Amino acid sequence: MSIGLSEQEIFRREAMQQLRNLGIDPYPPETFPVNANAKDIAENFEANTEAYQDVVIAGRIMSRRIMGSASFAEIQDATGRLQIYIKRDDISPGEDKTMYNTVFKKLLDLGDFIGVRGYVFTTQTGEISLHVRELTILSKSLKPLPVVRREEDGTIHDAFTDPEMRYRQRYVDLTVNPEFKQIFINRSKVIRTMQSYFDSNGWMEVETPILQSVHGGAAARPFTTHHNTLDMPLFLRIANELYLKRLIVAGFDGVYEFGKMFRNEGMDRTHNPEFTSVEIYVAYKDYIWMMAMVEQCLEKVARAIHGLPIVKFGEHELNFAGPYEKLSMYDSILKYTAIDVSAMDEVALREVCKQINVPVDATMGKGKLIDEIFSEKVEHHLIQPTYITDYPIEMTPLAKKHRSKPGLVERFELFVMGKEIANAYSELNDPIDQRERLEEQLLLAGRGDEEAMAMDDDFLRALEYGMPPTSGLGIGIDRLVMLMTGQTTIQEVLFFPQMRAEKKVKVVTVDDFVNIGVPAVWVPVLNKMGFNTVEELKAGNPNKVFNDLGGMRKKLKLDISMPTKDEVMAWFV
RNA sequence: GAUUCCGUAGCUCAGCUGGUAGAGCAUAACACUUUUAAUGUUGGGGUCCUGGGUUCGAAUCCCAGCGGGAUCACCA
Repeated sequence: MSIGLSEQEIFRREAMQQLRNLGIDPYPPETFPVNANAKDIAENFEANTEAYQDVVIAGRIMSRRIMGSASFAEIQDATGRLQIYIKRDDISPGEDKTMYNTVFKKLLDLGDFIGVRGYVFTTQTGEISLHVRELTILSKSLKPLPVVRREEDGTIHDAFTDPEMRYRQRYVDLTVNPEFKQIFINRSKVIRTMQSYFDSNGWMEVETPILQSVHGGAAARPFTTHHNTLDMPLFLRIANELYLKRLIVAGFDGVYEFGKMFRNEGMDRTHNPEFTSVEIYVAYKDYIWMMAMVEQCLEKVARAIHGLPIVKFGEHELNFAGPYEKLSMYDSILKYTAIDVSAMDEVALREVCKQINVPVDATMGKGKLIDEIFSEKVEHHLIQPTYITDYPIEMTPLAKKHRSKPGLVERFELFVMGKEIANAYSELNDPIDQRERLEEQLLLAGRGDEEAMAMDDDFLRALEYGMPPTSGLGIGIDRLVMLMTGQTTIQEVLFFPQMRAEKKVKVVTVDDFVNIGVPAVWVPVLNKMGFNTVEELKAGNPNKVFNDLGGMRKKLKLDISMPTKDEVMAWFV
């Protein structure tokens, strides 16, 4: 018997072996011809009882109520649960009642996958159920699932809620907490809705490199790696912006990419080291045009999930139907602090920060100071979708200078629930201006700013060939999905959020012990005594081990022959 | 990174001022032909996260570590 298994796991392995002994494959290879699902039966049976007289469905056993020669069980498939009714003489029609008495009652467990064929009926208590005629084992489950019980009124008993276990073992989470599957179904819907909207406008979905030799397009610290054959460092992309712009140079009028970005920074409930974004670039457009596009797009997304442009989030009702409120960055600060910063220089801004208790440090320039005031005093007020426009040029090296306001760029960010979810520019396509702005970033990098953008000579070369006027947009998909599904942590919208590495349990094999002369039957006993590795055993006192083995043999009523003292002493040589 | 809380059976959790480790569900055995958290009776199941320390004695007190949550900071 294996080491370290709980009693329940041992029982399940024994049951699996007994199935094999009965000639039943616990993991059969054949296609199982399912012709219905739980949701379909629950919704349509009553209107059309005739159609459900020969139903085949499959799923996990999630509960069992055995009463002598008849039983009820619930099976759960991808769509929900269905009660099944199993009568001994139906699944074991002849003299041999093994199928019911042994296979169903003894050898099946909660969590096993089975397939059943039969007819649908309504029980005396009014529950739509499947009367089983044939039962097929599809996959034996060797580890017990947590049992979560739900009552009609929604009360949940023994809920499986430990976030660590839920995220590390998402397969268990979604099995026993199937309501969380809806978040991921909606996530998929968000992405598909956006894709089909973009496609319907003739914009093309593309893929660009994830491994990049220059990490550009955003301000963030990258993950670094190394290519052996080329013997060169590579970075996991922090953004794909510069590649998509190259494709606009290449002559595509509209390109977009959904994909993972990687940033080697902190993790919390709104940040995961890898996250999904969409970026889209459309030629001959500007950021004003882009605002209308975003409004249309997000309204479609909200409707796809909720049927309405209204999304409930906590106590708020967010309205994604445009047009959204528009405020310039300076006006937003004026609105929420009554201070006009538009004409202030760095010294004056510093004084303002001091007055209104916004913490600053000496390295901050004008752009950064304004950004601090905005984050501190404005952001959290922006609950309904709101565009903040026209940012100071210092912090935005890839956006075009404002057509009429010196010192600003043509940029907007969309805020909802106090969080930024989209960022867009009239893209900078003047190659000389672009080179100067990236050179300023190099100066910042020289001063120790780890997030300053790197120079990308190939990108500049592309711009020199000429890029049409273009508007670009980036949306953080994870945060958008959080908004659309009412979640407050990014982990809830990621199937497999990043976690610290699980503590490695030292793997011991029986062979290690057998190799030093311990009979295999005694290995579990040694484990029980606390010797989980050969090293631990050798560090023990041989005489005590010998005595204790005898004691364990008696205590556990083991019917195995005792090794001689000399044999035991030999283990320690 | 800081603060704080948590880690006990397969799951959810109790365990007081330190004194032989508990409950419900799950699980095993028996009974039971329409149950609904099925029921009744009887069992088994524990590295009390890890390592030190204090103590005659530690799940409990102290220290360190590991893992997780929350809040804050950082980070578009």
